Amino acid sequence: MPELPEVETTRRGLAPHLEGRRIRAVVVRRSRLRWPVPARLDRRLRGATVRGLRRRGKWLLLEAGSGTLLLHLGMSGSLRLVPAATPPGPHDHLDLVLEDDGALRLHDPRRFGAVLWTRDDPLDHPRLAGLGPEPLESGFDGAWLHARARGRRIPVKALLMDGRVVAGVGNIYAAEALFRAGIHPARAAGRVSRRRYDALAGRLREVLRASIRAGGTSLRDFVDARGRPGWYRQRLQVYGRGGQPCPACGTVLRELRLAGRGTVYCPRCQR
DNA sequence: ACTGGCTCCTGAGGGC
DNA sequence: TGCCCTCAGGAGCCAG
Repeated sequence: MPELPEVETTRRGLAPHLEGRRIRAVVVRRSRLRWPVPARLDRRLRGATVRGLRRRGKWLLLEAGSGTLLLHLGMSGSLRLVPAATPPGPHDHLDLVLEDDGALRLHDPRRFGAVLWTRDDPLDHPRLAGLGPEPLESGFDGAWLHARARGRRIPVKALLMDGRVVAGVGNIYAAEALFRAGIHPARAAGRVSRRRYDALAGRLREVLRASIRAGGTSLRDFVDARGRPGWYRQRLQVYGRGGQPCPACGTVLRELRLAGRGTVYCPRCQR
């Protein structure tokens, strides 16, 4: 799925086209996503003006009318702006039709994504309230990671992918940050030094920023608001490169399974 | 409290 | 060509 850089790419592409725009209708073609799409969304949002589009971790917060629409892209989701008359494909589950006859269209073949609604502060919503700090904002650094890792025996990669520890990091960027920091992904989180967590936090931020600049990573599904893929894939050092030589030392990159996820690393560079 | 495993769903790719 | 198996960018939930 879209991890933080892909969601941020989507947000940046959509925001100028949505903010200040009025919603003409909401069309729900398939309401069974990760959770049921709330009933009567059309009644809640028809005629409402989009006040803003924010991001928290991998969630998009579309503020409109009397509340906020919470959007999650799951593993395979994408949001695009299309002419409202464009015939929907089989996995185009929802449209927000805008006053200018454009439509924000949610496409998600695997349906692990979500559309929720709240009238309260969206940051207090149960799905968002427990999220850890944003990795690109203050409040996230090596000291924070080190503190959260204390006494824990889970693989350090699983710690990075735990949204309660840090928001928005998934399988790709966890693997990339660990490679760049020279840390073995299976190492117990509590046995990584403070100094190495400083490096890890720094490398993670670099990788996320560089990916945002490149428009994110497209493996198969991801496209931005205008339907274009992201270009960071060619900058990935280890993700998806098992069996190939390490870009730093030439050793063959190995693959293992951690917390059910494929994990590529360099057995020489990462300890 | 922690941890690992299972689960939701569709589609692509590899092996035979 | 076709069938079957495994795996894929997430993350909530459950049992041990």
